Amino acid sequence: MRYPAEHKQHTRARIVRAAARRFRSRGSAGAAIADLMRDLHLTHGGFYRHFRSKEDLLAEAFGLGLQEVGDRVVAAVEQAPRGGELKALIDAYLSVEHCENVAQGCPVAALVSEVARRPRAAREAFQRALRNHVTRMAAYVSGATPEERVSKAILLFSGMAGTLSIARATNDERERRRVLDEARRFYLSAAGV
Amino acid sequence: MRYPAEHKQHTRARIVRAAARRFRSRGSAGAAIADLMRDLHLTHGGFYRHFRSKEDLLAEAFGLGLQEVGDRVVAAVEQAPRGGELKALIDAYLSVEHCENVAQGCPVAALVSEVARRPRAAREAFQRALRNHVTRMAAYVSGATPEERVSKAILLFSGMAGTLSIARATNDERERRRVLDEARRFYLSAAGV
DNA sequence: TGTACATCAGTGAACGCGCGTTCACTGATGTAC
DNA sequence: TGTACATCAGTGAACGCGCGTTCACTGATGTAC
Repeated sequence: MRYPAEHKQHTRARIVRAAARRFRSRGSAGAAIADLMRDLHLTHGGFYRHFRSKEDLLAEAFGLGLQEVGDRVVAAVEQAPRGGELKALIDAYLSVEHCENVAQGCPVAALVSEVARRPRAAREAFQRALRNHVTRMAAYVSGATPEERVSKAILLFSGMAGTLSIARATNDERERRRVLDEARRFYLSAAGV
Repeated sequence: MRYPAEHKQHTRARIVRAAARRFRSRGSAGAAIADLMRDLHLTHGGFYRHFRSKEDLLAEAFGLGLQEVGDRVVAAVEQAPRGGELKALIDAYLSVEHCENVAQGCPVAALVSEVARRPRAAREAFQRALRNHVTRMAAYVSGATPEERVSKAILLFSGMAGTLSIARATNDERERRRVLDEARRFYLSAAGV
């Protein structure tokens, strides 16, 4: 059947959104196209009207996820009192909620180790997304020059992502909270300079 | 054919060693049992005389990999001048060689995001390995109590692992080296206190 | 205004492949007698 | 000392399943005349 003009774009966006969630919670190998489409009450065949391959979708979903995480962090930061921006950023990223909510959380923390193994083209897309995110975050980090702030933001961000991943792999809830707790202090003092 | 007494243990050890390398460089999904066994000039059927499942092997290979990384770091630290232990540890972990050598490098950096998605039993094995490693590393970290040193070691280690992962996902070599460079300074000043 | 045709998002069967796991079998050596 | 049997690491065919991708088809709506 023929669909109204913007229908296709709308479906495409729905696919990316669902994928962003599925990839984060199950990983690339664990997220099947057919399941994804079924979530949207569609069948798998139609997928290829929107994307050339699963790989392409992964790259795009990664970008969307990181964008959303950035939005959420920025929202938290905007609410912070003057001078407390960095603390708000760190607290938001290393919050228990973020740790528990993999599906809506940072795609870097959820997918880093996989990203490094993807084909070069895909890695380039990830890097664009990453660079964009880090540039946004750099606004809240101290440093003499913009480059210095971006550098620091990369370190802060990649470090926190690593710690968040470890926390997620930890079974014991108390231990998990303790790591997050201490990490918040650690990164605040490390990046606060 | 019947094999000499210690033959079985020896084969088993070879499998774990090969697996540790393969899992790190290709990820769990990318490392097939048959390929692994072929590397050792064996056939896939024999695998199940040694392990109950691929999952079991992954857990054990992860442990071995982390043990080896620990050994290498300790070796580097032992060569350091008195007072320079922490710097030596950080420099070794965030070295260009470690970054380039995924197959022999830190399994946490190579597999974190996958670990969090494995069944609980597997995660427990990972945590034992991790706890053991972190306890070893704690010896070189400052802190009033042993617990404080262990906590700091976790943060240092998970942060560096995250940064290493990000560096590995980075295509541009200069950018990659720059991140490692700055990370060495960042973590030294962050954990040196 | 009505009719024939084109379009194209979505359908669902089918293809092909990789892979974890199972299983009947092999055959050199150890053990029982 | 010689013989029959047991053992068990390793073999390789086969099973079963999941999944990415392809493809002929559908059918409501838009367009040309």
